[in-house]
Amino acid sequence: MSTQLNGSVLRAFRILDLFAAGYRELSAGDVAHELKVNLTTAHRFLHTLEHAGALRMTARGVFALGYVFADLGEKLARDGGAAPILQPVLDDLARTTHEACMATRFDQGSAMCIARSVPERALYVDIRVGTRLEAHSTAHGKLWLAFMENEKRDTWLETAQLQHRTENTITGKPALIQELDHIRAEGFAINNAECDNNIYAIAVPVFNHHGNMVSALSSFGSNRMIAHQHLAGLREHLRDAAQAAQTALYGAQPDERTN
Amino acid sequence: MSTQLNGSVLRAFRILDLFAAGYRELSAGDVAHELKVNLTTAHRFLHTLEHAGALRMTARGVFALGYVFADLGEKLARDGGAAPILQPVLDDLARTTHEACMATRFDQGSAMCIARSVPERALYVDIRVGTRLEAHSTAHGKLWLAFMENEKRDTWLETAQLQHRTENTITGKPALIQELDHIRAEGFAINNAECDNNIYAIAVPVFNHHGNMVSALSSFGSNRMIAHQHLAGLREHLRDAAQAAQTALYGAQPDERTN
DNA sequence: AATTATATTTCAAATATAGCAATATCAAGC
DNA sequence: GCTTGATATTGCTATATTTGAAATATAATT
Repeated sequence: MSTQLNGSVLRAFRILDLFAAGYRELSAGDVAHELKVNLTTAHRFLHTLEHAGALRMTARGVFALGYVFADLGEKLARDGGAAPILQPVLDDLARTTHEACMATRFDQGSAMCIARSVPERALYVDIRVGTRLEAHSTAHGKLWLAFMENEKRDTWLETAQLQHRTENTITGKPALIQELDHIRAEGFAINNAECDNNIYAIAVPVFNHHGNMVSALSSFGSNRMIAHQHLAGLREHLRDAAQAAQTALYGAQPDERTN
Repeated sequence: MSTQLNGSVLRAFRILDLFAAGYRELSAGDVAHELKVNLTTAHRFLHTLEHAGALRMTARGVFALGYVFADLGEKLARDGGAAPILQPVLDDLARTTHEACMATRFDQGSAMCIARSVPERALYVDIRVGTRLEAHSTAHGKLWLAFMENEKRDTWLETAQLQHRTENTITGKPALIQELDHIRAEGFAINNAECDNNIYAIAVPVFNHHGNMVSALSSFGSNRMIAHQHLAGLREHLRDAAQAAQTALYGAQPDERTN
């Protein structure tokens, strides 16, 4: 069996997830209703979270997100692993391509934006750090699935809900598997309005020196992107950026002979 | 007895607090040592937090902050961040001191007003939310510089232009550094007509429970403020307000009883 | 390849938690 | 100001969950 998880902690985070999902304030009644838990339990969790500093009480029995999350969020932004290292690479990419771009990592079954850069012009698709990109309907998501170990991918596929987003969304598992094989063979993924009718994207993987995928970079934008000429150019710029990212993260190819 | 609190949830947040306190990565061993809990328990909590999305595993048994906090932090900022929480504190302060006051955060190299309150009387210095206060010539600015990590301050100093504003403006870097040391030692900053010939201010820091400065509060106004008697009184009121702000933002000081 | 150091899992005992039912507290309406 | 209804909070105990020592697996180092 795997590591036994603590139910109480999981329950607490399901409450916090309600805030992430849109609630600004919650009462015990709301929590009990949303999470189908006993009212007393909901009450006690809210108070526990307040005691821990995660929530603050705005009125008798009414709770809102606590200010710790501003601290932790900032902490994450400051030393959030690869993000600060990838930032200059993205800035370069945005400057040369004049398209918005971002980097993701795979987290909890979907790709998550860890850094991004936007072009000079005013009109661009605004994606923020922390945004999640669905696995089956986005360039990043498909790319991660394509380069994932087979076993992990199979586990994901078993429980996956391939929700319909647009008429281009791949909603069949065999079709998705075929697409993933294709992506792996080509080395890049395209989102052809599969998640949103006006958004297109092309994404490439970043590998470490052992060949494991550690991040993904993409350019994304509206219709005009998909002109074949432009797309081919983007792909080349992305490849260069991925190479630059690898170097920035891990240094030059290991020809090291130090000790 | 009061509401029964869930120990597991509290314990989980003590782990997250370690990150807020400065750790960038933690293993089960670290947690067991820092929090004086059983190694197995530490292990299970870390994995539970990972499952909840609060942490991510960067290597076998090594955990870092997860990207949920980007979500939650942004959510908090979008709902107004600290400003609505600080507002009542400022309103109180304005009422008791009969002076205008404001709160700032540090953003892009200068202090930015995020909330303010004005006294009853009609004559006051009108500063609006969003106004930027130069770092070297204002009480808020100097306070932020004084409590900044040395490295960050040095970076700022390298490129800083200490523009002359009034005959009191500190325009020399050595002099500014000396002033900042003094401010840090005293715990408050004074603007003695350094930015505008008729404006004086006194500012104090607001800290989180880990001693990081998260905001600043000030009283400001025209000449009459600087009468020594008055200034000393203001300082005390500001100290009280800063304490109230900390409590409003983060709750009462955690008085954990470990076993 | 052997050794050391961690990470992870197992299992029975102990404890902390869930939820019912009772009570306190607040907010409207009379 | 008093009553009423709704919601927040607490007491109590069976029982599901968690705990932690020891065993085992896995990775890192010599």
